[in-house]
Amino acid sequence: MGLTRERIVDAAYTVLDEQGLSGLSMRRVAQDLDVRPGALYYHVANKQELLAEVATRILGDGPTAPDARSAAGELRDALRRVRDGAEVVSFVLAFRPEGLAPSRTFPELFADRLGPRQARWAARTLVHYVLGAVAEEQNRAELVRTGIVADEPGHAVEAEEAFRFGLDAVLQGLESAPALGPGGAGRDRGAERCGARAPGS
Amino acid sequence: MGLTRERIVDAAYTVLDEQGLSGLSMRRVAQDLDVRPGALYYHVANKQELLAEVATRILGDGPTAPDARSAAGELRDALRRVRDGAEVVSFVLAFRPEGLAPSRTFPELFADRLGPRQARWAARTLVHYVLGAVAEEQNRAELVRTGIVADEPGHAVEAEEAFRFGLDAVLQGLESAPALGPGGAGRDRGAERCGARAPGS
DNA sequence: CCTACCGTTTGAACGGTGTTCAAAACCTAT
DNA sequence: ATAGGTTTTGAACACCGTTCAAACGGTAGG
Repeated sequence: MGLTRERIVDAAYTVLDEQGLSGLSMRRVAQDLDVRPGALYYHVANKQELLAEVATRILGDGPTAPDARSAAGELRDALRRVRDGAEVVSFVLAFRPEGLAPSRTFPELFADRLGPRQARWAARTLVHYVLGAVAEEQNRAELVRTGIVADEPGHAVEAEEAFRFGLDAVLQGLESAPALGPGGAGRDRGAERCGARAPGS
Repeated sequence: MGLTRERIVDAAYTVLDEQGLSGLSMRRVAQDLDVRPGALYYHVANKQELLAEVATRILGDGPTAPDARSAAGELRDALRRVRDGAEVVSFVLAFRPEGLAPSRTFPELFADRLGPRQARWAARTLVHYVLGAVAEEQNRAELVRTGIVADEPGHAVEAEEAFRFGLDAVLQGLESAPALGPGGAGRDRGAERCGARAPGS
């Protein structure tokens, strides 16, 4: 019945999943709600705010896993659950940094081994990787949907392998690279601390 | 005098640098060339194609350095040279994969140590990191320009440090993680090969 | 019951976007 | 001078996000 901010976010999420980010317009959301576009602006300041709400819905409460690998997996799953999920989250992360779940929870995953600054950097590196990888995957899916590019079979498993490969590399690097020192001045060193891993895992 | 595809790309590049990606419209480009918008479409199929041309101009001939670290640095410099450079390249990379310089040249940087598939994966991981890092930096600059966020002094050096930190991690990981094996099944191993570095550097 | 009020929605517009296309203009070579 | 091909224009189409006075709807007070 009554229009609600939550109902609007619901509709936006549905439109996103059905039409993709390029098809997600205020007018389309309003149409899905049987309402004129102007009505949305009583409950939502602008499209950016609506997108931010959609992004937080995509991300949920953030990863519950205690280790970085599982957290990255959870993030990837969350992004893949909805069409163009990675692009939406990237977009929101761009103009609302520190406002989304990963920016808050991911640094904690490194807090036991790194200082707060480096933990933040490590988190951003990992989040950037996951976002980039999923965005690439979903962009490809979008091209396939449009028919611009053919759907090669076996591409899904290749994407899976590629993600694992890059994730392994990033995680491995995040375990050893910080040994380069607080300033990060030592350019070619760091291998000597290579055997030292986090207590957990 | 005569309108040329190259002159259009020039104008687009200039508009991009002066107005940012959000200010880069076909109408604005046409206006800068003292021409009506329709004229552009005789030389350029659509905006996407024009953006692709701008992206290749941003990237130049691709990195000339033989090692991954320098190549990543060159890529970063190229992206930072123009406003919103990372976002433009990311956008073009999304709907035209394999069409841009880094997709072709970066895998070669890993060809001596990895097979072709893994070299491609490693290249994508590295490119994703650089794109993500520069995009974040430039997005922040855009927010500062708009006045949405304050320009904290010392943020530039922090960005520099953060980039180095993540780059070190990714490169370090790309050197050791492949040792996990072709399938990438070994989850917690790889440290034993840690001392092995690339011949160069 | 009527009225005043307030939260909500409409209708219509504003200024912008990418893109198309017949017609006009221009240039060149015959 | 004329024909022909190449460019450019002008005008439109179908969208977009956003604003805002006016209308609507329900609810509390007199």
